[in-house]
Amino acid sequence: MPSTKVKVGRVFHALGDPTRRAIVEKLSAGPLSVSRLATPFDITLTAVAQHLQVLEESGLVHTEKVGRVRTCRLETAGFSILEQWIGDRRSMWERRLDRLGDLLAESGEE
Amino acid sequence: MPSTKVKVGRVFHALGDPTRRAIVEKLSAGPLSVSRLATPFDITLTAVAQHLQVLEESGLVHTEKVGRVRTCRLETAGFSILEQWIGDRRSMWERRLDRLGDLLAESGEE
DNA sequence: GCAATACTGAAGTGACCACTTCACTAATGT
DNA sequence: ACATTAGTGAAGTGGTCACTTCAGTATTGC
Repeated sequence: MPSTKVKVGRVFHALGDPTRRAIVEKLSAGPLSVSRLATPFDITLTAVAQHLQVLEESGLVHTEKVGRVRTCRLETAGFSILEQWIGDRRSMWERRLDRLGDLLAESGEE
Repeated sequence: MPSTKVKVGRVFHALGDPTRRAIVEKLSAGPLSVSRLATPFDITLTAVAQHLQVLEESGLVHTEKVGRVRTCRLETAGFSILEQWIGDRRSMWERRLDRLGDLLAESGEE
């Protein structure tokens, strides 16, 4: 499945920005509207909206507009992709260390 | 400890680039010299060296120069910071859902 | 010693990114 | 109906980023 591979880059890129991480942090306490989300930051509402778009495209945040207010909540998809990627690297890394350990044990038992 | 917080951004930023992820992927199979690492990519050795510097500063890669050849291997530090950050968000998220579940159960039990 | 190898440093370039301003639409409160 | 609130769209700007070229320095093989 190439769909996961395409997205990892987006997730990493999204979380590379401190403001976007702060947004995620705030949202992990519960859903919020765009303007409520924007108040603590000293940047424009527009800027926050742009960040939210990036977060949404990377599957970290889901937003839904009802009436004139858009409510934002965290989404698991982006995080899953992230954890999967890290898990894959980790298992590859550990498998390698295992083989290395085998080799060392082998060379020592003669 | 603010030191971890300062670094998370660097790690995310480092892994936001596809070439750097490919480098990490190659290194997860075992240590490599800079030039051996560079051959599969159609970018300059210089560019690869720059990527390696970013990866090293983010604690994902450790390099050591012996003679004229610099050997690169993966480092756990960057990955740990990453996993810790995700774990923190996850636990905060799950704690919230638990509280939400409690509230729903409470309102339903009258 | 000399040539090839394996990088390193500095400076430049074009693309992308975060952020802004301004103008606009749509829903809501009174 | 009218003002306020909540967000959207487009266009511009400054800074950062990936990448290049070119010139230079150690190290190694012959």
